[in-house]
Amino acid sequence: MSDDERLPQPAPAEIDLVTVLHALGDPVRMRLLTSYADGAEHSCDPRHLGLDHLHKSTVSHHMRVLREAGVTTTRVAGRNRYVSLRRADLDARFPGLLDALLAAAQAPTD
Amino acid sequence: MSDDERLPQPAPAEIDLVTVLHALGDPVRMRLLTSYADGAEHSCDPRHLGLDHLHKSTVSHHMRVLREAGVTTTRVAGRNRYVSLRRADLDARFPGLLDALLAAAQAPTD
DNA sequence: CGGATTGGTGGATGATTGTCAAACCGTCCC
DNA sequence: GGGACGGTTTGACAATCATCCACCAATCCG
Repeated sequence: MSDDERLPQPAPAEIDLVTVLHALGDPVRMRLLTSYADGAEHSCDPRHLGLDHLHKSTVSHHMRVLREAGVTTTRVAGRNRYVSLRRADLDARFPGLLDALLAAAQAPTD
Repeated sequence: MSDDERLPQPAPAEIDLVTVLHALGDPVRMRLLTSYADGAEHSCDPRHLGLDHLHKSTVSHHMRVLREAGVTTTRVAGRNRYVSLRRADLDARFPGLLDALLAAAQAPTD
């Protein structure tokens, strides 16, 4: 499982706050984050993510941005990729930030 | 003081998380945020903000983005503008977020 | 093998953005 | 009135970005 190959991602200490915020300052990527909040691994298929309206290459692009910002990690197994939150790394580097973000994402839109 | 005119800004309930994160996903605006963290009012002069390298119109643009996102408020008094954090509004709408962000901004860059 | 599945790459395109420069505007004050 | 001051607006420009499309690559399975 977790000893499969992983796509390139920044080391925990290299995760940059502004880069993370820039990554999350997009509605699609914010939606991906909330999908990943369950801690589970997720496939890249737009249909599994409520993103039917987007081309698969667009979703691929957004997932790359999240991964390169250090928000997610991607495990490669066969022809599937399993994306999940780097919760431990984020919590260690920016204590309380992820929880506050996920809670804020629930705030009513009005 | 606080009954002076204020530049247009979103109502507390209209503050949008993604818009806030997008606003803060820029190094200059993140630096402004940390400057405003003291809760005090600040002038717009780049030289008072450690932004000597930027044109005053560029700083004006960044401050507008922050204000329109709901991060800051701008009080107009005579020919001066006094910018400050909307801490109460942000704390009410996104509990813990601002504190986590300001703490995260202190994390070593490595 | 050969087709289907899963997902990424590269190019193109239109929109947004960060920056500067110059002109502008209201206010203060001599 | 007429500068000087503090900021904003507008325009220009290059860079970045989100999106789509067509094609590609690796893997799985019958």
